[in-house]
Amino acid sequence: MDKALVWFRRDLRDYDHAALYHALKSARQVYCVFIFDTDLLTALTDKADRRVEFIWESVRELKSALQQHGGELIVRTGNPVKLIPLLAQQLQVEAVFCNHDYEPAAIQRDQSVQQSVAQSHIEFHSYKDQVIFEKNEILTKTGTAFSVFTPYKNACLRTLNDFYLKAYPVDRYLGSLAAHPHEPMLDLQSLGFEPTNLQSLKLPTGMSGGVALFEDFSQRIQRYRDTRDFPGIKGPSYLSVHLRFGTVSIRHLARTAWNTGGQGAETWLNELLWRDFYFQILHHHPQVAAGQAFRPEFNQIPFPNDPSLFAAWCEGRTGYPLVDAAMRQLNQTGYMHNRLRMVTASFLVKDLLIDWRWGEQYFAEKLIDFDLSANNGGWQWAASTGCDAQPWFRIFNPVTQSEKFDAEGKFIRKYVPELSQCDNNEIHAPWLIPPLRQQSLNILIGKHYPLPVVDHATRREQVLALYKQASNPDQGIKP
DNA sequence: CGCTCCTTGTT
DNA sequence: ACAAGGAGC
Repeated sequence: MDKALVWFRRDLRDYDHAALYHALKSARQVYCVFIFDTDLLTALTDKADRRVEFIWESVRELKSALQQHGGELIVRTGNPVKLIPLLAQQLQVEAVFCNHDYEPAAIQRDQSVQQSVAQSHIEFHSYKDQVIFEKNEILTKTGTAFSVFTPYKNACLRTLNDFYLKAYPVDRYLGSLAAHPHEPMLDLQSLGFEPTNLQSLKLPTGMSGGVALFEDFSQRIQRYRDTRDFPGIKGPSYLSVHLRFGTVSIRHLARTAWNTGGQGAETWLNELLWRDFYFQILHHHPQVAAGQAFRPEFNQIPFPNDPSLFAAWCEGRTGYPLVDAAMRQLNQTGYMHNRLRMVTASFLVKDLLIDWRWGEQYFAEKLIDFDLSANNGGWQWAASTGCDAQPWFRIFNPVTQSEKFDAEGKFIRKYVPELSQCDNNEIHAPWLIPPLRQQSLNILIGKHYPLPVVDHATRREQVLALYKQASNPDQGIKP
């Protein structure tokens, strides 16, 4: 064909890109577009949003990269369901190319665009790009979807080969980018947003940021298994936000892990497969995105949902230092260490007895790497309502987790500086510090730092009763 | 059908 | 030792 349009969404890079590759191979002139979706932007009430800034920076870099190759990234603001068909007509393209998006709202949006362009006899092509395996590529021997991770992972590892991890050689065909008058990049303020503290967070954006972080992580990947669980040390890859916006290629990451081998790289590849797993769960069980528990018997748990306890959790003032440090990290940076996502989620549901959906929503608002499928999967795992979730009677002890994973209080001291003078054996449960010692430390618990908002042992019994009732309602309460 | 196994634990 | 129950073969 003569002309095609590539619609970028959560795939903000110019290499190893399925849709861009197929467009370049199919058409002599390939236009590129990114739309800032005003429906999504207006839904964000806080106009200092790190995600918007991350996207904006990454779009800017992509635009510049495409320009250097003789093309252009057309950037527009509005409703893509209207703008993509309009632009496709104006440019007189024969096809629109994009990559699959698996979220229900995005699926609907893409169907609308496809139907709309079809009326002008414009083709619509979409490709797998953001996952290693999708939809029905990995099924059980009887042809059903997996719902337990380990057998799913084993099936993935049996299937995985060079074909699935091969990069799309986009660079060979970049000569087919269409020349288009260069347009200046619109600024963040014109979108109605203002800069955040993103610059100060040392979180590099765009393709170059993704490459830089991955190069750094490659030096540490062998130690990943042994370091990943400790929020006070640099164990993780910090690539989640780049996977979210496609400023890295999942095939590149998985291929590197696959070729590196060893326990560190294998553990990390497992994490990448967890990400695929939850995309796959969402595909087969879209009701989980509509507030439904994966296990329907847990849909009606009567959580007390105390708003003041929820506020204490959100603001990092529960009186449990590790929980508070984690929530403050989330609020201040938009990131939270994976171990702490489990600790804070367990604490919200099983200590504060608040519906996991409240926590899911809060994380959705705050996490810069927020992804519907993984966030929902993680919350349902922690709340024991999900597929392959932790058993409902398994309840994290926030003090034990603190002693185990932040033994020296390094992470706590960073985000809860009130407690920085405490000894290592005091910092995990400061309400136990004797009054005289509190005075000499100049930290009065209950004044300078909150007393625990709940008693773990008491709440543990309460939540066990709540779940026992839900999991076996016929038994009722013992006489 | 029976068998094995199931991310991250607590008391 | 404890705490269920089911997925997958």
